[in-house]
Amino acid sequence: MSEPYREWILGSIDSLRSRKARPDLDRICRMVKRRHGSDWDRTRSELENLIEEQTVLKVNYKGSVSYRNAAKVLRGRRKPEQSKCAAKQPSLADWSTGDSALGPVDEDHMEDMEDEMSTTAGMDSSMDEEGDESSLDAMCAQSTADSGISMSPITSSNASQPVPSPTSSKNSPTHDALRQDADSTYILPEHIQPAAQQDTGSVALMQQPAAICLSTLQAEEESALTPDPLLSDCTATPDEEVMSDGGPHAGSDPVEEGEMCAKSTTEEETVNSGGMNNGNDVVKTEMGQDPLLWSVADVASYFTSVGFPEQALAFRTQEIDGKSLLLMQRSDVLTGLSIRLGPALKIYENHVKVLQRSHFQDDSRLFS
DNA sequence: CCATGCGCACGAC
DNA sequence: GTCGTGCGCATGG
Repeated sequence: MSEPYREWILGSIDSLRSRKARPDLDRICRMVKRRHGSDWDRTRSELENLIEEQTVLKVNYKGSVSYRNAAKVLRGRRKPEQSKCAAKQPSLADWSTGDSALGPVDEDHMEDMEDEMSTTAGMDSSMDEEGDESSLDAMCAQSTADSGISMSPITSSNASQPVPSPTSSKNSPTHDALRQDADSTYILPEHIQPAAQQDTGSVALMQQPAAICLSTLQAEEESALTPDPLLSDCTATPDEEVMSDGGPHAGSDPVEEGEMCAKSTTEEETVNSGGMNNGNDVVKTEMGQDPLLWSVADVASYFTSVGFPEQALAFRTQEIDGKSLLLMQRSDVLTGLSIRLGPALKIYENHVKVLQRSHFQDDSRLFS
């Protein structure tokens, strides 16, 4: 998605919230349109993208669909009134297809899923409100899922669980594969939902979580790189745990996975410190090695050195080392570190993304 | 007409 | 009691 839209939409949501108006699709789109002249449909699709990448949470609040700025919804407090509905929900098994993926998930995730359920369940009422918007409405069932789960993914996965072991998923970017991998990372609802529901066409459309997630997130990366590959199941690699940790889209790309596999191992033995190629590499180079080899302290000092001492602390707190850094998604940076949106955006766009890009470019060069 | 401001009620914690 | 949310009404452009 394009940057401006992210800002516009988040800004609109914040604005609506500040004036005590429900940030629903209609209001958000109208505000974006009025303020920036953006096309309504475009706004809507961008919003969907944001939901996909969990920058925006779609929730069902008091019977109607509402949106939240994920960065401003702290896990600590409460989740937009779902608990009550969630309680009535059948069981996760229903929509999760009883998939084992749920097993290893920590409680936070479970909660999130319940939330999602509730939201989904609330579809009925939400339908009325946005009746005409079949697409989004339908999407509710699916993206809603995002709503609850998106909070502090990093935090929860890093802090509360050592990450099981990655599975063998590398065959194809299928939902199944993803679901399996979900075990080893924090679970993204999108990875699970697919199997669960398939209603309308529009829903089906949104049902491609894997693809969407990937495309959405990766698209931003300008497609050049292969961030996800890190999540591969290079089971033989000692890095495996770390590698899979924090990777929401584990195993989404078989090919790249392979590359990554090779790469991580290779790099381990042949410390590749050359081939850096851009501004940030000054520091990077100073550190004398590929980010992949950075320790938590290295990562922290990197961000300190580039002017984000405060945020560096957050990286340290979350125990983000080089591998984790290379695995970070935009949403991880924006919401997983509990740092302010402004610096978070800069950190992601100007550093994380760049490091990932250069890293993977080096990598591909290595294998070309 | 539309955007905005905000009192107030409600539910979660 | 605090806090987040948003309905419904008032106000202003």
